Amino acid sequence: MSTIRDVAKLAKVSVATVSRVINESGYVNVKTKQKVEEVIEELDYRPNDVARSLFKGKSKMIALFVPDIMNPFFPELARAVEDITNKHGYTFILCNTDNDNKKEMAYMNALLQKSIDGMILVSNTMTASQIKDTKVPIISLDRKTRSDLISVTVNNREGARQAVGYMKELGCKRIAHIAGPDSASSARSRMEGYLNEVQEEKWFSNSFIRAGNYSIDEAYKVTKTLLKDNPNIDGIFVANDLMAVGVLKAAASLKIKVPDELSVISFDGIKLGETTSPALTTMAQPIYHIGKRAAEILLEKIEKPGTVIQSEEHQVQLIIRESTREKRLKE
Amino acid sequence: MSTIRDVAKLAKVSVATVSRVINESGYVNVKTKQKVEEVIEELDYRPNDVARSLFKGKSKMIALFVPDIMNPFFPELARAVEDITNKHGYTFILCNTDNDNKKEMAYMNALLQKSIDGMILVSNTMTASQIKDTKVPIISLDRKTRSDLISVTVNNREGARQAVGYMKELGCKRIAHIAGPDSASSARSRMEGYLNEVQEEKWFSNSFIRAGNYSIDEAYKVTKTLLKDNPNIDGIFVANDLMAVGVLKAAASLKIKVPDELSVISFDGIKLGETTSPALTTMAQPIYHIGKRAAEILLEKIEKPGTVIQSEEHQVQLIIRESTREKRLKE
DNA sequence: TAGTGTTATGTAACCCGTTACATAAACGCG
DNA sequence: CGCGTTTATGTAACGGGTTACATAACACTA
Repeated sequence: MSTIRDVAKLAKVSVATVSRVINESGYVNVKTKQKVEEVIEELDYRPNDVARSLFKGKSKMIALFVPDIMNPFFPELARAVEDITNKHGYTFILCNTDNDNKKEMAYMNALLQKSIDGMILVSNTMTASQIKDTKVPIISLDRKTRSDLISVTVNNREGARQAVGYMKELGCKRIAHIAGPDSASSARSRMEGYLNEVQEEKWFSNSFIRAGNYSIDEAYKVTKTLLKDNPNIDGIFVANDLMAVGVLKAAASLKIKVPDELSVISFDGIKLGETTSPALTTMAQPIYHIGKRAAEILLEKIEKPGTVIQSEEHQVQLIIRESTREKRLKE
Repeated sequence: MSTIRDVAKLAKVSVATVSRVINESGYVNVKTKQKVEEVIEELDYRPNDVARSLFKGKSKMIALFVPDIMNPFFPELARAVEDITNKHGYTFILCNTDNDNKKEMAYMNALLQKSIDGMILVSNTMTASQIKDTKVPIISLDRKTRSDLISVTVNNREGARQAVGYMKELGCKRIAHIAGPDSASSARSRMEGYLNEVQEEKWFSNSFIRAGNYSIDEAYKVTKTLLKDNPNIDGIFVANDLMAVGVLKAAASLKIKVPDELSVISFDGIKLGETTSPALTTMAQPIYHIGKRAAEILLEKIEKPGTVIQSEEHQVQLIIRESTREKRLKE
């Protein structure tokens, strides 16, 4: 690999001049510039980014923290962030945290030592004190952490309320909820929205709520006991699509017909929900869009440190597919 | 951020001594070491990895190139590679190439400028000449590129043969094939395996083969015309699970019952195949395992440049679910 | 013509670790 | 006691860029 000094020598100029040519900064005579560019071509010279980073204290790298890229919600987010940051010349680092605060902190420290320029977190566990002395821009995505990070989220509470409201419109009389992990703000908000809609109903009972952890298997288990304990349930609002797959399986194993005997509505709008049978009715998030926005905001913070930036809350949208019963005009 | 010189000054030693303490190299007196460690603690000193990288010419970063992380085959691969490399102290970079050779080369050049230590490619398009002068270790994963890269793959031809063989055992008499993109070596091998099994059959016709591109939508389209043109087809071997979802949809839209009227078998063994209805019978790859092996081999090449390393071909395994008909002892 | 501004280029310090090499004290042994 | 070895520590070059500052030629203006 040739260096800037090799180029300078061959072009019979100083390294400063070569640097000016590369960066199109300062004054360089047209003929000199041409000569330097010829030599760069000849030597196939590429500036060493590490040396640049060292001097500038910036690396042109950003990181995305997700619990687990194997959870189908995250690839779309990751893709969005990678698309945007790549377009701006940044390198994209992916970190799987398993919701483990130790892992998160280990990644964070390692990345700071590499002069990372910014991070986007999908995290529950990060606390304010853990990031308060970090001067690197950080954005929270999908969830709100216990800190004052700028966040890009969706309107979980209202979305949940609408989902449950829709089931009520359909004529469901006993609507249960498979909740997400209490540690996730998104899960708590969705539960709130559910409670908003059902708490005042005479039929409502706390035993209609079961805790899941956003995974298929756990949802399968808790739904089975839920439905055994409460055979009269005719609707379930599931905190995410992935768990809804478990719910569908549980219903099938109990020979409960969806949607005829049981309506299922969930949240997220991942592709997977189109392929189940019945296909999932769901409150869809603009997943790619929020990932994109988080990346855009992060880059804004990195490149124009002054500008004031606000958190964003995006809208969700009901997608009616097959897991909810048809609306009956008359009962 | 404090530097090694700050530490040296406060501990009243030279930077070389501090460096020795950090790296546990060379001779350092026990008391000196203690003193230095105290100062490091006090200043919360963390060595700057960029400076290290510059001197060493290594970055402790590796990259994985995939066509698109949103394709459900790749997250598991990515997770495996990230798990292994992270455990060894490497930072994991993800690149979505969209099978675009231009994008691949752009990523590659950018990463080389960052002193990347190694790369794992899931690529069709990379040619030998494009990587021949790269001194950085590169492994090909899932596919074989047109080059002499070491690769970690599965036995696609034989797996396909077995899949088709299994359908014949089930009594299928006319087996079609939805193929993957001809540019992918995996797709070509699977087609070969299919041909091996069916070419000699009297019923075989070239019109039984339709080209897909490993995506749901395209598979849906071509399957529809396939089944309309050839109503007597009673089995389809689909080159990957994702396309099988499209096949299932096409069959459903034509009111063809799977598996009663049509058996469907595919390839990959992604989680998605468990959630469709009917669940997919498939030739499962050890996805996480091959990702893990690719990462392990890469690290071996990075850390012990001398050792000779061989390509690996792993075995696939038939997983019988619901999309293939029951075996009948007698017809 | 002195003074100011613009253009052009070079020198060397700087970013922050690592390590080759130099120096020197302490130790072991014949 | 003298010499080789082990232990301990420091100095300074190095990796490969960037940029503040110095210098100088030249144009233009008062």
